[in-house]
Amino acid sequence: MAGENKNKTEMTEQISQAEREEIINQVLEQQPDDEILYDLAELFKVFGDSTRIKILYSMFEHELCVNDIAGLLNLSQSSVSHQLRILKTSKLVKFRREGKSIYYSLDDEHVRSIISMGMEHVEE
Amino acid sequence: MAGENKNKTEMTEQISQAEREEIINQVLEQQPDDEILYDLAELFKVFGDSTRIKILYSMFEHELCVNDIAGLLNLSQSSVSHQLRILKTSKLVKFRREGKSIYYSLDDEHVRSIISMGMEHVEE
DNA sequence: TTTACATATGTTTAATTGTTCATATGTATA
DNA sequence: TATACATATGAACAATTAAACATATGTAAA
Repeated sequence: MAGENKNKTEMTEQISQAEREEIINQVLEQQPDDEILYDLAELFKVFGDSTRIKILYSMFEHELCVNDIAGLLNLSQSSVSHQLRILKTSKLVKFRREGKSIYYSLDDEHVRSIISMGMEHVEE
Repeated sequence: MAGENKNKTEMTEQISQAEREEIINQVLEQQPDDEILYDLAELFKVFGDSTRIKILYSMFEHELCVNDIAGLLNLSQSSVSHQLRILKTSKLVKFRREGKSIYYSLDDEHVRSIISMGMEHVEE
């Protein structure tokens, strides 16, 4: 029982044609629907821009308003606002109004987790 | 001691100008170097394409050769090869040769973690 | 209800990038 | 050492997209 779960990826020994086909079938079964993988790619695409990452990271601990972010990161108000719209649409940030200002913050812990995971990989 | 660590992001109460400035300074201090955030964005950019995500996911449990992937995902050999090069360059996959075939697999657990984190967010 | 401040949005442009097609490289076998 | 098979690579093209600029919307204070 214990030995059966060893990761196939690590096995460099020869494998039969039948076993290969079995693996192919397993992969096909386990593969999520294209639609889900498309959404997943779209999610990562949002993290995949240095301006947006800077904005997201600036909100890692505290909420910030648009002008704060623009000032902190030396970006135009327009650029920040455009990017925040994308982050809003992807549900990566939430916001609240306070007077004339609108304060943005990370939407949930998932966002923090994803960034942290990426950081770990980058910092190797 | 315990109360001081409460997450500022969740505080909707009014905050003084001085406190705001203190927060701005904190954010500036905590912000990683642009170079690091650039690399982080580059990493996510690699995950941010549906073809590459499909390829990565197909290798979630097992190593696969180029033709396997092309067949499984109904992609051209050229397209798969091009994308695998990008995945190789980003250290997201590793590979080994076995005769004429080259078997690719996810490089490490980080890759799996990042995909899983993204999946959790998408499946909400 | 003006005026100023804060943010959002529409449009254009330049740059990036995924795919395709053609071809090259590498490996095993007859 | 030809031939076939597996993978990689180069170049061209089409599509996507971030930034800049101008302008619109929303809010508060005079």
